[in-house]
Formats: sequence, structure tokens, C-alpha cells
Amino acid sequence: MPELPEVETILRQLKPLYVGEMIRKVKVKPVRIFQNVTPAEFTNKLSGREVRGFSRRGKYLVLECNGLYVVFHLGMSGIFLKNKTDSLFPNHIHIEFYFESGKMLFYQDVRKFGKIWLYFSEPRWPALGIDPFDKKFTLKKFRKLLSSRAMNVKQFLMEQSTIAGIGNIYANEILFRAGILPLRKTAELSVEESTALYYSIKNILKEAIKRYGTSYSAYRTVSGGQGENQNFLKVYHRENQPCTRCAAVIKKVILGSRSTFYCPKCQR
DNA sequence: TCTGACCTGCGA
DNA sequence: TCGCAGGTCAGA
Repeated sequence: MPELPEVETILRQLKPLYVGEMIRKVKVKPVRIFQNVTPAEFTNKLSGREVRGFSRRGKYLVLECNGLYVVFHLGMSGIFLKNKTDSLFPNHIHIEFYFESGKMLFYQDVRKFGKIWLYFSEPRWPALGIDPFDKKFTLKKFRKLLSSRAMNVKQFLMEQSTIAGIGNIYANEILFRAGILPLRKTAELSVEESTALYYSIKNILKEAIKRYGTSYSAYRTVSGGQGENQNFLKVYHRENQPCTRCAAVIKKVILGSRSTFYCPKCQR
């Protein structure tokens, strides 16, 4: 699942439902998603706390309670559900939150690639790059980042320590919108191309958030619904299908061991 | 810089 | 039965 638009969608749904709620009880399964805290500590420290807010940085979601911060990285298949009955894989629900008001919240992660940390002060992000919706992410800043990394442009987009939040689906779609081949080197992009790429990042992500993210397999919103952005993908998972813009056949190559899709005619 | 490992479900 | 999948990280 979760790239920036999916995490943002989850955040926007969690906020109105749970901010101000008192956690009565937390049940966890002893799975290896817990990083700097044991499952038992996690339960003990969270019970009796009030949910103060949720925030996001790149693909990371932060739950803030009074006096502590829980950082979630949802891996490939982590989701939150407000109803257990919406789960397609109830055996893979690892955390259950029960609130004083009677509300509940469930964390499910089928593949267990997700990670959870617990902090008693604001989490630090030493290795995390700038968020594309950060005010400081300007065109000038973007060009500087481009020139600082000598690599192909698709891997550049997915490198979380440079720009945080873009994964495989959106990297493919961003490059199609900008008309740039994934294998092009960052250093060789023209001024026009880097400008197109910058606005493509912003617009593709913004549109995906508006459509509640992209649902493949396990990804669901907090209310159990599907995202809608999968209906608008131009290249991702469209190998051998005609390009919606020019009708050329969409190609697939493996780049950095990830499937990479592009239109050989629209992207140069 | 690249590959394999982590884990499970699904479709070919 | 096998290969693939939205991610990250250690180790070669």
C-alpha cells in the first residue's frame, strides 16, 4: 500500500474520529513490527492516554498522545480500520485500540513489513528527506536536490533520504506526466524537464489524495473503503496496453529490482 | 550500487 | 507450484 497519498488519506480519516479520545485498553500480538519497544510496554504505555493528534512525514504516520509519540511505517500492507468486521484478514490484526467512548481502532499488516516506534519526545528524522508538501520544497530546492544526486531519475524520486513519500506506483505516474523516461540521469535533465517533473510530483500526489489513494490488494481506508486512484493510472501495471495519450504500447522494465512502466513515445 | 531477506496472499 | 507485489535495510 502506502505511499504518501495513502498515508495522508489515513491521517485525514483518523483525525476527526480519534483526536480527543481516551485510550482505555490496547491489545497487541507479539509480532516483529515493534522496533524500540516490546509489545507489553506498548500496551502499558498507551493505556490511559489521550489522543492529541496525528501527523505525517513522508510515508510515516505519527500518533501523538499526551507525553508520547507512536511512529508507524505501514510497510507494504499496513492499514487502520475502525471496524474489525471490515478486515479481510482478521488473523493479521496485530494491534487493537479500545477507547473510553466505545470506539475501536485496529491495525492490520498482512506481510508484517510495517514498523512501529515509541518515543517520549518529538521523533527525529535524521535520514528522511523533504516532504513534497513542505513549504520549503520549492522548485529551486528541487533543482538543487536533482543536481546533488548522480543517478537515474526514477530511483532519485524513490530515494526517501532525498524526497520522502514517493514509492513505485507514483514514481511511474509522475514520470509519465512529466514526459521523462525513468532511466534518464538526473544531471542531464533540461530546465523545462526539471520544471515539469517538479509540478508533476505535486499534482500527481495531490490528485491521488483527492481520490483516497490507490487500492491494490490489501489497501483500504480507515472506514474500510477502497481508494479510487487505481482507476486513473496511466502506466503503472499497464504493460502491453495502449498509452491513453498516444496509443503506443506501454513497456515494462526492471529498474533497481522494481517494476518500471513507461510509454516509449510520450516519455523521452 | 546491487542483491537478498523479511512475510503472506494471489494469480498465472 | 512459482513468481510477483505498494518498502526498507543489511551486507557483499
